Amino acid sequence: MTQLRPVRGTHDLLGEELRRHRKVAKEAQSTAALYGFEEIATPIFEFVDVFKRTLGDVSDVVTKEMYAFTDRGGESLVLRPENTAAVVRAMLTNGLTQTLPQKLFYYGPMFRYERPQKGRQRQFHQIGVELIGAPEPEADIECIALGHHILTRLGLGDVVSLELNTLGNPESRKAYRTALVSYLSGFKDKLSSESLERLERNPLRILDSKDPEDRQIVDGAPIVLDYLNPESRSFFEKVKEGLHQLGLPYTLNPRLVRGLDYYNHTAFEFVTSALGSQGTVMGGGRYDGLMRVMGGPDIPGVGWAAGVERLAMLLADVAAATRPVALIPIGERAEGAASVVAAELRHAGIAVELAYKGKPAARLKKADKANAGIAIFLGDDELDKNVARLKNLDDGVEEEMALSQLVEQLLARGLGSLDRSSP
RNA sequence: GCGAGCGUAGCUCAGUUGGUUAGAGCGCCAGUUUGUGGCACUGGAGGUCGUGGGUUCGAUCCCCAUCGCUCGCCCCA
Repeated sequence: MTQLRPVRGTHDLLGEELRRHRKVAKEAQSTAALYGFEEIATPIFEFVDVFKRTLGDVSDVVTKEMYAFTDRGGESLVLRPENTAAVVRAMLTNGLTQTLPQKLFYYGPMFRYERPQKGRQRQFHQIGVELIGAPEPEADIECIALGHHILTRLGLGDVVSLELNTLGNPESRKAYRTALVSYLSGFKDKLSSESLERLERNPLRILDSKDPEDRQIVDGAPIVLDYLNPESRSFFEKVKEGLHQLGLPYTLNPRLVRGLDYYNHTAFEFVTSALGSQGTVMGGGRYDGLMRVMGGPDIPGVGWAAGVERLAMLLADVAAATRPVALIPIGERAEGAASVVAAELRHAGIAVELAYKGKPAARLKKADKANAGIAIFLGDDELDKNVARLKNLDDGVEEEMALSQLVEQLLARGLGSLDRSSP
C-alpha cells in the first residue's frame, strides 16, 4: 500500500484533468505557431552546471529546490527546474546562434523539490516561449501579446490580468539596487527575518514580501522607475506604447521583480486571484545577460513560462473527445460479423465501441456509459438482409441501413468521427 | 525547513458521550423470462475505520508516536 502511491508532489493525470491539461498545451502550441514560434523539446535532465551557472547562487531554485543526482558514470545531473537555461544551452549546442532571431516554444515537465500546495507540485508542467536574438522592445511586445492571446483562447481573458514593470538595463538595475539597499538598511530592526536575509542575497525580492510590516516599509521605498537611465526609460516607454496600440490592458506594478538574476528591462506576470496564494499563472521578462553567463555570445533574449496545472485549474471542463458508435451484435453469427464491421468503420476513422459479451440490454448500457451517440444492431435478421439497424441513442429513433452504406452514411452525418468532438 | 487542519468503502461523507455482525448516497456488478439503453425496483461485491504503540474487561472513538494528504510561510509557474 505505501509502495503504491505516487511520490510526494506528483500526480497522475487522467480523465477530465488530463483533458484540460492537454487543451492548455495544444492551444498554446498552435497559437505560438501563429506568431512564428517553433516547438523545441529538450531533455528533462541536464548537467547541473546548466542551471547552477544561470540561476545564480542566491536563487532558492538552485540552493534548495533542485532534484540533483549523480548517475552511474559519476556525472552530476539535475532534473530541470525550469527550461530557459536548457533552451539556451540547446541553442548553443546546435549552433542556432547563427540564425537569429530564434523563436522557440516548449512544453514539458519541470521538477522542483518543494512542499506541495495548491498550484504547486514537485513535478509540474510548463509551456513557454523564448525569443532570442532580438534586442528590440518589439520582441517583448510580441511575447506578451502571444501570452495574452493564449490566455484569451483558453477563455481566461477575464480571469487573469497583466502586471508590468521594468528592471532597467544592468546599469539602472544596479543603481536602483544600491538605493534600495540603502533605504531598507534603515529598517533593519523592523524587517522580517526572511527579508533581512534577502537584504544580503536578493534585496529586490523584499519588494514582493507578503509580510504586512515589510509591506509598510516597502510602501515608502524608492521605485525603479526613478532610477532608469535614458536608454532604459525609452525602452520601457516603447513596450508600454506597443501594448497600448494592441489594446492590451496592464497595471504598472513597481514591486514586480523576477527571482532570477539574469533578468533586465521588462518584467511581467499574468496573475489571478482564483488560485489562492499561487496567483501567478504566467511570468517572464527580458534576459539579455543570460547567454553570456552560459559562456555563449552576447545575445539578448526575452520570454515567459506558464504553469500548465495552474492554467488547467482555471479552465472550465473540457468535453470528452468523441462520441463513439456502439456496435451491438446479437447472436453468435453476428459476433464475427460485428468485429469485421468494427474494423471497417475504425479504418474509416469512425470510433467504435464494441462490448465483448452480454445481452443486448447490457451492451446498450455499456454504450450509454461510453457516451455513444448511436447504436448499431447486427442480428441474424439483419445479416440475412445485409443491413444494420441503427438506433439514435438520444431520441430512440431507429432505422434500417444497408451494410454497404454504413461507412459513407456515418461519415456524412459525422457520427463517431474523431475530428468532430461533440459538446 | 517552519506553521495549521485533516485521515472511516472507488468517490462524498455519517457514526458510536468507548460496548455484540461499522452505515448512507453516488459509482460498480448482476437480475427484473424470448433481440433494445438512459428511469424504477431487487440483490451483490467492496472497509486490517492510515500505521504502530499505550490506557481499558473492551478502542474506529481517549492518549502518544509515526506516515500520508491538504492549506499557508519561504520560494516560485
